[in-house]
Amino acid sequence: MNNITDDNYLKAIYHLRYSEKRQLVSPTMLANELLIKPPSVLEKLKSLSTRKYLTYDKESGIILSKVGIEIAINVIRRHRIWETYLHKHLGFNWSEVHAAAEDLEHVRNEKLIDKIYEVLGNPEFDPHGDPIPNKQGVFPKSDRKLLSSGITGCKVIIVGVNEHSDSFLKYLSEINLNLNDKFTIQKIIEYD
Amino acid sequence: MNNITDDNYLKAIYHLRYSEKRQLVSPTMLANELLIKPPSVLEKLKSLSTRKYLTYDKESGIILSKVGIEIAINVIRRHRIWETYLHKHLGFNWSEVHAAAEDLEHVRNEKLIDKIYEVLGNPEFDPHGDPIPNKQGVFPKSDRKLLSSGITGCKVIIVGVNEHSDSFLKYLSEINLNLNDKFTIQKIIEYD
DNA sequence: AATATATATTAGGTTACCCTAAGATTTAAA
DNA sequence: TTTAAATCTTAGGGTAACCTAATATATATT
Repeated sequence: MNNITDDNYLKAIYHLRYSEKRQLVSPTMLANELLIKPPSVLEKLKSLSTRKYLTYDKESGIILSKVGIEIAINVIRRHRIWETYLHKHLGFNWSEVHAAAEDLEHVRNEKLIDKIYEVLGNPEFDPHGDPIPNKQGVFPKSDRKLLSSGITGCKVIIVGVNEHSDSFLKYLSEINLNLNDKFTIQKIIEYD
Repeated sequence: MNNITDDNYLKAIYHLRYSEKRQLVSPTMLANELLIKPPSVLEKLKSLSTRKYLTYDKESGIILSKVGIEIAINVIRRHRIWETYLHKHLGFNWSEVHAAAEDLEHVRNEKLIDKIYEVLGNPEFDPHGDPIPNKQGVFPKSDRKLLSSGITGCKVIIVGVNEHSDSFLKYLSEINLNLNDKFTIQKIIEYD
């Protein structure tokens, strides 16, 4: 619960770098992600780099250290475990879990997260189909492909979403598309 | 999760005033409770009184407003519901629940607290025997008496503890005394 | 009552985290 | 290549939440 700000910076950097597979993470990108202004980011980067969580220079951008990555993965892990728990054990639907998990991810009590992870049976994916790293920080393998890259006529199973916005999740509910649905691609229509 | 500090001040004031039944709550008492220094308290009191959560003057001490009490009770409610949930559903023992609940009490997601309260069957007491206010902020009645005020030979049921320190809870475990134990008072021995 | 002790309060300082304004440096477009 | 647009960076400010030091005011004790 201490260092919520650290958590959020490291998590955001991790997401930009790895999940969104950007080659380089810049202060402005991070500022946009965190909904704050670039000078605030610059300032915080100094503190984070002093504490060896990352390095930054204009050439290579922001790069998490080993420790920085560990912390980020841990935050993501707690987030996804909570999302799964809220969904499976407390009746939250997949568009509600995220907001609650944004707070719960900062609760560092290890016994708590270990316990709900255990109760869930060490799940590998959260309700959005995102992978949950194990306690050692290792992500499960999966061969997710983008639906939009699929070929008409392919048989597919929906395992997750890349776009997590409320409106998109609601759209999926409206057209009655759920996780683990199996079907055949008939026609690809643009969203938005 | 915002206003964690507000939460902690209001909760501490509530505890000093109502649970510990002090007539008057002073800045120094509050400082001791929160493990900070009096000037910090004075400063914060200004902010809290500007926002109508309390009033303060040397005569009458710190007095929570209606809104202040509401917020405090809500924090306490969340704390005790979480303690109960951790104990009943996640295998925490009564000396472990407090620390985890200190963080969880600040998660304001209403659906979450409503849900776990419901799953627990709207419990009236937490694992320490402390009363859990209902959603309207009303505490259940109970006629707890201090064991030390009991008469030798009385038949009693242990329903709760007033002293929550780790060492005391451990002492109780050592002498094998648990919640809801029924027995007859034989002899009163001082603790500490 | 006089002194000692404790509490209340003011003044001024620190750190974390955010901001705007304004240069400096890139990058992109005309 | 010159201008325009974007990004990076520094400078300076604000607020919240803590602190120490010092003064004022009670409260006790001798």
